[in-house]
Amino acid sequence: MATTLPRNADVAEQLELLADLLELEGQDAFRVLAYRRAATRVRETGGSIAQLALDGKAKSLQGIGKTIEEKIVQIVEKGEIEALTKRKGTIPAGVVSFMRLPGLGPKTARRIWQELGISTVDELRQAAEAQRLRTLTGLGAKTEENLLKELAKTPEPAQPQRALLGAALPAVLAAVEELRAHPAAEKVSEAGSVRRRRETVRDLDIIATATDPDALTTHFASLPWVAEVVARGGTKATVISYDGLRFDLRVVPPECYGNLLQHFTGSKDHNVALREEAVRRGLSISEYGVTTVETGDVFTTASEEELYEYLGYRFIAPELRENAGELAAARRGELPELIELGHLKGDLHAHSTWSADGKGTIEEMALAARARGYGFLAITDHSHYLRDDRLGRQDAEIDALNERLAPFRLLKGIEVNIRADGSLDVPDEVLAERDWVVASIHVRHSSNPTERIVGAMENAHIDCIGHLTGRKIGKRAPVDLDFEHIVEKALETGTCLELNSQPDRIDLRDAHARLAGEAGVRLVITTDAHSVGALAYAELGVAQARRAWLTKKHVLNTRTWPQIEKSLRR
DNA sequence: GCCGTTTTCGGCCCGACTGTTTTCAGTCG
Repeated sequence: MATTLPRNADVAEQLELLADLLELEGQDAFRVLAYRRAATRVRETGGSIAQLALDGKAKSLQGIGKTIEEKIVQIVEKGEIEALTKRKGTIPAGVVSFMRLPGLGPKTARRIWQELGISTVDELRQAAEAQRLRTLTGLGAKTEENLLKELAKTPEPAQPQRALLGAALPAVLAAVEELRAHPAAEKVSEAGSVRRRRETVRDLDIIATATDPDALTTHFASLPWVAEVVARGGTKATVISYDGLRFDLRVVPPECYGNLLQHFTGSKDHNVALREEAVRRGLSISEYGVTTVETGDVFTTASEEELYEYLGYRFIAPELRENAGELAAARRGELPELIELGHLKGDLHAHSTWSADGKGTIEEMALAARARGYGFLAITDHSHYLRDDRLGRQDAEIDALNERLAPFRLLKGIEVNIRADGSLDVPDEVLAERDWVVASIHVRHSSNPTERIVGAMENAHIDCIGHLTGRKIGKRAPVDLDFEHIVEKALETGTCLELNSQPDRIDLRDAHARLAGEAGVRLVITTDAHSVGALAYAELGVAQARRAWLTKKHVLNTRTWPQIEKSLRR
């Protein structure tokens, strides 16, 4: 049974730990790197890596070869990689945690352990206090001081919470606009993970060129929403906003703006892979330019498009820059034409005041949807609030609105609950009358989720499965699903999978949405809006869809309602 | 350990910063 297989995250964790231990042993750095790369690849794979390894197909993934595939099989069969079990016996767990302290790497951690016999964090603190670390060559008073400072921090080094894209994106786009409005500014763009539209981000990077860099950083540091200026120089400023977001502005020379924007957009893995390919062709890439090694000629450009072109690639949208096959596709000219916000013709999951937590009336929601240029909006209030005669009364309200708002169309939808036993909380004869039915799990999330979802798909009245994994980013982990099985059933039954755009859900995750799209599952991008403002979350869902390589044709609600209706199973 | 439009062997991104050094190793992003 697939449910007994280890999760990708668990496999990745073992590979990562093995890399740590090999590094502490002083093994070849490239071998260590290979394990780390494999761990990243596993983490970002949508399907079950354990199943792939059992089938002998994990090798087809970039960065995973015969040896690591065998080690993944070991995890399935024995619960742990043998080499890992062996090393856990010889290297104390405390030494691994040394390595995680800022400024302490594997080399130093190993020497402290081997040469001073220190193997716990407590012993490390005592040794630093007793000034024993400085007896090692290469370590001095400063190292001891920094280390003690690190160790004095709160016992649980509460790592800076990553912000949701839903909070960060509007903030950074507003900041970019404010900077562009300044007379000293020339080009301004967001960069980093927020430009790649990752679901969560840490720092918000902005890259700019300016006629007067100092004037621009000064302006930036004095914007009204800035709570704290962490640092400000002639070409760089770091500030923290009142809502706790950290912004980095870098003003760069205009002639290599393209090189720098590309560099600071990342991802790191994308850039490393880009540079490795370049090395094979006698080029050396840095943030300052592309050097032809033989001649020493340096290519700089103000345009990121020109940079990719110079290197022999089609322009790669920032959302794709994760070293997940985009470089090969760009070289062959086979990148997908990614979906855009403007392609959406309507929203298929929205709530109204008929749900207790809905903030907008049906009319308000309809008008807001129409104002966005949509042709339709499905009102999918929770089944729980539509008992007795309420569904009929809601339908009458929708009928009246449809007469007034035509050709705009409100759909009579519903969001039914998939109960813990897998049954639906609305009878089939009621579902049969609805225009659009979303089925979602809201209770007992982790109790047989795959079986419950697959069961719901088998009901021909269900059009779509809502927020599949039930995750709340940073609060509730996604449920453990057999995603391949769900994809299979979605294809067989024609059920859609929702890409829910709520900022803390963004559910499906990118790797899963990509897998589903490649398999041919019909996807819908919905907002699950509980207020008129929330309809704008569609931008987040589209961003995630782009990260999943999805095009207009993968997403059902890029079509008009009559086109969609014709394609539904009934 | 992985990988291949110059390689199945011999490579494996690049630069900034820090602390310790008198020219560099380790760490970080």
